[in-house]
Amino acid sequence: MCGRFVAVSSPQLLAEHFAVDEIRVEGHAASWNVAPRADVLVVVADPRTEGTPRVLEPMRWGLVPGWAKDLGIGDRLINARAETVAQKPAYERSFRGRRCIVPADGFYEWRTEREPGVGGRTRAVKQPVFIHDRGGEPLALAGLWATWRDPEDPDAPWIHSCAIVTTRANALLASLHDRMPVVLPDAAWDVWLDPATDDLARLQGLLVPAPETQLELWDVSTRVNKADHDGPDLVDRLPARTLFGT
DNA sequence: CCAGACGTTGTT
DNA sequence: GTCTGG
DNA sequence: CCAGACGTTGTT
DNA sequence: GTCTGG
Repeated sequence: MCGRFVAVSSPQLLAEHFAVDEIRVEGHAASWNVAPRADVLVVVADPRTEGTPRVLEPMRWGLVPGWAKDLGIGDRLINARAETVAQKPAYERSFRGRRCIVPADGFYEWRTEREPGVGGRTRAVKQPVFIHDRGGEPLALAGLWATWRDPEDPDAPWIHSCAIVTTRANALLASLHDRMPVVLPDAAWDVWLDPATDDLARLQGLLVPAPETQLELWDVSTRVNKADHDGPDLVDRLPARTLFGT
């Protein structure tokens, strides 16, 4: 479900919003159509640096665990279920020690509609819906991250990758789908990011549906459906459709 | 997530 | 149907 | 013990 | 690495 989102806010704005100490990225492009395997900006508390500063850095979307033989597994590890994240071998280590926030200016869900097609048949239409903060603030999506290095190549660089955590949908989204990404409230950021937090039950308690009042949604163009389309127009509100409209 | 492909050989 | 690419 | 997977979603 | 299935 949660396989496409919007990342438009500049590193500077994100650094301010998330109280980031250090920006470790330059020249990162905004995207209104972030798909799996893209590089996304992530907020993480770096335990290897004195004082575990909050850092903004790019990571590949699709988690590649340290034991993976190649990058391919990341294609399937884009969403971690909150209910089972502590148990799953692919996520367990990251959940215990490598949690992050994936900033998003919104995300997409799809409504499958039936339209009259040729010869009296019906045709499935994937209608994208843009979901975002009512006040236009970036959302703090709960994320997990991992480091991986090609075991075949001793000179290979370390690759940082991430996944987002999903939970059951709130009432606003329930008619679209039964899952949604976890959106962390400000008060939860510290505990979630701190690598030293070892109260797993407390962490899991943070992984609940966002309040309906925080979010707003509207239909957008099906141009979103092609992952290589991009631009501000992808989040424009679609005119309400009439019974006989197109 | 959706859209689009879904294959192998030998040759440059 | 299932996998890959974006 | 070894081998093999390691994930989620939606849709009919 | 770690878990599950056989």
